Amino acid sequence: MITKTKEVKSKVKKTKENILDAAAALFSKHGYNGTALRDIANALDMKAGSLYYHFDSKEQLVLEILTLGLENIIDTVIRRVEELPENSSSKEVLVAAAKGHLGALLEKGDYTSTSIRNYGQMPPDVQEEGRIIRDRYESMWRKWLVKAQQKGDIMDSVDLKILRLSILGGLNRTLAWYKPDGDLSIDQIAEIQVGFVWGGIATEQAR
Amino acid sequence: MITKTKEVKSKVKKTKENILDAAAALFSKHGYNGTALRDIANALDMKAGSLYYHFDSKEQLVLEILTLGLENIIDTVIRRVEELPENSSSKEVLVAAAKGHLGALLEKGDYTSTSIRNYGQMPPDVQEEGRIIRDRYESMWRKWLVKAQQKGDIMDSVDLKILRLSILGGLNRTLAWYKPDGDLSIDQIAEIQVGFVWGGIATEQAR
DNA sequence: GTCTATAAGGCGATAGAC
DNA sequence: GTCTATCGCCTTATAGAC
Repeated sequence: MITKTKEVKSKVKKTKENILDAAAALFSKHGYNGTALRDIANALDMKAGSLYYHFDSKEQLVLEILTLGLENIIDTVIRRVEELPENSSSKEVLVAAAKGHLGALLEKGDYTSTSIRNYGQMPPDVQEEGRIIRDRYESMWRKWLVKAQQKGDIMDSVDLKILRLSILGGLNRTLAWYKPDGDLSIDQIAEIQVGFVWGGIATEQAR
Repeated sequence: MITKTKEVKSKVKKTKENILDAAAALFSKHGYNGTALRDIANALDMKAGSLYYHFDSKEQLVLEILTLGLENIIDTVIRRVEELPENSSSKEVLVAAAKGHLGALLEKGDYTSTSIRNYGQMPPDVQEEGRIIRDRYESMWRKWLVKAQQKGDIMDSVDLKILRLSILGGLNRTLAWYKPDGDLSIDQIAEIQVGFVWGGIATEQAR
């Protein structure tokens, strides 16, 4: 029956999801090489060999996590920017993008921090795939920044490449200190950080 | 004789330095768990067992790298700030600190990026030592920022904790893209990045 | 789908020759 | 100081029972 088939299918899918979640949590904490398949299986009260019913190899497992993490950032950022009214200001676009970036980063934290932090220790093929997706993502930011500068909203003297890398570096660093129970929301933190570079931090007397 | 002793001593010391250099380069590239003692020895045309004449364990080796990397940042930053004239502006202090930070980061890149990137995968004891040194370092920045705000040079509305983490996040990100043969010097990159947050990037019309 | 058992190889570390 | 040789453990991955 269709119902039975669906039930079985969704159960397998759920197990696979659980494996991905547990693996992402461990990879992000102890690194790719620092996490054994035994550890992942253990976290789910399974045995290491059982994982091979769901994944062909450790490499394929981490590739899936990396892809999910990065694609999730891209999707979230695009959605947040598209939700804006047509005639939004340059600053509003950047703030929306930053909110999307930080939101995806912190809410799917295990996936994204695995993608961001443990880059160099992953197998070469996985690194290559990550590089491709990340390039696609960074070109979105490049586009927004160029547009803002062309509209005359960002000073001509500003080096957009350094700006982009600096902003994303600051946002990514949030992963290292953000606590969900703090008194600032994710959106607020994103807005504050973009605000720093947009308007500056110095008083009139000090500029 | 004294001369002989000195010669022998300095040769051992040199070998130890070479091991540290090779290990730092490999750790920073492939991570702590992704680098085998065989790999390190191989890079120096030695055998793995020989390393144990110079180090008690892999853990002690990485601890030494971590300590050297972080202490080097602290020393460089302090020196750059102390070289400033007495009555330097708040911005000049932050720029000098950023130049020191970035200079140490990029010139001793293998040591510092080992310290910064591969944190989570290191043995717990090594992590603890790193945390202590890093806290000491971050409190230096905290001090400079508080002083600048008290002098009225940084707006009262600015959250100094987020500012500090954001600035250092942006600077650290430089490790991922800086090429020594680019057209910007390390000092220039530091100055540009501090300039972003100090004065802002937006034109008058867009603020 | 998950288990047990095990293969095949890599790892950190040690002992003793030179 | 560096070598060779080796120990014991851990790793990924596979085979076959259930």
